[in-house]
Amino acid sequence: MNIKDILSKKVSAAMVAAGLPEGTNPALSLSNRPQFGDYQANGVMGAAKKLKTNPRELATKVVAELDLGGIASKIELAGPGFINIHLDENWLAAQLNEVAKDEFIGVAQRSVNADDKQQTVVVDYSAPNLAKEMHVGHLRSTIIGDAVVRALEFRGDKVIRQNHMGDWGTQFGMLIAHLSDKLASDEVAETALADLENFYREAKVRFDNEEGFADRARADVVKLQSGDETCAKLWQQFIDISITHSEDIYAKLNVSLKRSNIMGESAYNDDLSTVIDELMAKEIAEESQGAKVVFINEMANKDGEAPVFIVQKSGGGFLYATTDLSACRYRSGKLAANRIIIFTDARQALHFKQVEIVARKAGFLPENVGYQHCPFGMMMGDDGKPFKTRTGGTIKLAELLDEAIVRAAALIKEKNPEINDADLTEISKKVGIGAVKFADLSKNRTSDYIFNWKTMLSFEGATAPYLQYAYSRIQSIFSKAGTVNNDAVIDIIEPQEKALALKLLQLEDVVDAVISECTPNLLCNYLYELASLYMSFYEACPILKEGISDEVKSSRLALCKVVADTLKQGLDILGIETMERM
RNA sequence: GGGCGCGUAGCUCAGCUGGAUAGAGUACCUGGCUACGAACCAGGCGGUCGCAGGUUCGACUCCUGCCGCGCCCA
Repeated sequence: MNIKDILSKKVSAAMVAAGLPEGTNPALSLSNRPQFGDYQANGVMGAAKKLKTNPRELATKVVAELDLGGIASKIELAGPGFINIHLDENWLAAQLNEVAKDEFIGVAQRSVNADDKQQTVVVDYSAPNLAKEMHVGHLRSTIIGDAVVRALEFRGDKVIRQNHMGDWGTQFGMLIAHLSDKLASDEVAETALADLENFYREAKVRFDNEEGFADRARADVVKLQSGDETCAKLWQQFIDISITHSEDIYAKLNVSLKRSNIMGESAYNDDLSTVIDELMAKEIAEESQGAKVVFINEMANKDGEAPVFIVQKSGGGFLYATTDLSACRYRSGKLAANRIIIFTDARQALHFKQVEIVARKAGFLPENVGYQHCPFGMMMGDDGKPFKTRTGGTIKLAELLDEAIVRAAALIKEKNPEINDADLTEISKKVGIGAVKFADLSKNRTSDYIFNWKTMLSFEGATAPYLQYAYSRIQSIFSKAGTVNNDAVIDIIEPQEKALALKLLQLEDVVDAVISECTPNLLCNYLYELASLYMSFYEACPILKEGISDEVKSSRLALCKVVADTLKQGLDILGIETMERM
């Protein structure tokens, strides 16, 4: 169900009938003012410009050919050539009654057999560095990626999650050397690694100050990479425990990543030399000062100098570049991806651009496989500088989430002093975590953004609790109403009902936008607008009060049901939970 | 030095492929609970869209040049 699609096709047909070339963009959009109808088609003006004809006359012809019988109640020509479409309320109601019966609330499902083909989409997100604990900087990749993943799945695509964790590199030498000593003095790995941040700091201090430790650490890296069993075992212990830390965060955040989605950097080890061999054999890479490099001519500057992309260091070591190239091949080959999406911060934009160019040239990424790096900005403090604690440390994600839950609990207790502990625990978790996620997901900027405890943990205005509250209010009505008539027919009488219906029928359009541009903030905006329209409806259109006829009552209850389903489903895509009472 | 991104209300941010009078939230002010849950609703205040040109019937949106900030590669 996509109103915009339906109208676009109709207007396109009318444009062709009026003599415009096939494929002219009808430029359909939502009207921004009630007097301009519900949707407007602005394409005639652009087309008239190209043909050097009078836009108004052309629009008159298009309107004459435009057949919206049964769909629109009024079509108006305005200004230089705007075509304003007022939708028929009966048509809207009929569509909504269909949607009400659909388990996907009107969102068409892609599948292998459908015209709208299912795609296999590999999504690379979260990817924390296992050497340390997850901090606030990992929030964006994790939750934005997860929201896009769920949106893709809701639309019917096949998604393969890939958690490209940082589980390899020189720092692990220092960590396993330190771990080895801890275990030798009878400490249990779980205890030693209970606080990863501490552990890392201790190891770093030894590395910088302790005689001989740095050499040991470097030696351990070499041993680890050459397959030494003792080192490998220590490394595995470290990795396993660190992963458990991440899993705790994922569970708390309601993020769908599982251990089976982990495909860390180390997983590509065995393939790296092959990647280099192939690049050399295809004469894409060449030797330069002992290293293997690719000169990227596609990105040459005005003087014809191509940037250098190093794929193997002069000492023989591999880099992120090598791993990412290997990942391209694995994902398009073994995983059979039609599309690859990677969520990392914006600082890596150039890197991934170069990876794509090289991977395409090497055939690791066939032309028909999409490769989309989705960047986002860093988290900054109030001073506009990278976000740190007072002592200059990073803020642990776990601590932020706990703080959110504590604040939510205080608020809930204040609003509802009688609440029992079990409910309080559950609700404060959903509200607190939801607030943090929504605050972040609702922002679209690829540039940096200001982190602020107050706004992030706010429970008023355009926040997750507002949406959760709308949902709970509806549930409250249902429980008061008693039995709900499932065959009830929705009628549109009041303007608030029409506004709600129109909004509800835009879900597929919004989900598609989220999927194609990887921008969950569009869904956040949509859900906020939906909830807001519901709140207005709630004030203006009584349901259970005296004097409301059975027909109106059951119609409004049915409307409430679609709103509730849409809110729940939409929030679920964002990984935000709803509740009956709050 | 080269490249990428950003500058919109006091603050935090929307603004879809160029469209009609630039929108929300927050803060501030005014109303609304003998209750379908006030974590709410209705209304008000608040903008030279960084600056200057250009293209266009029409520019926050596209182009050019500055200014400021951030990042990446040297």
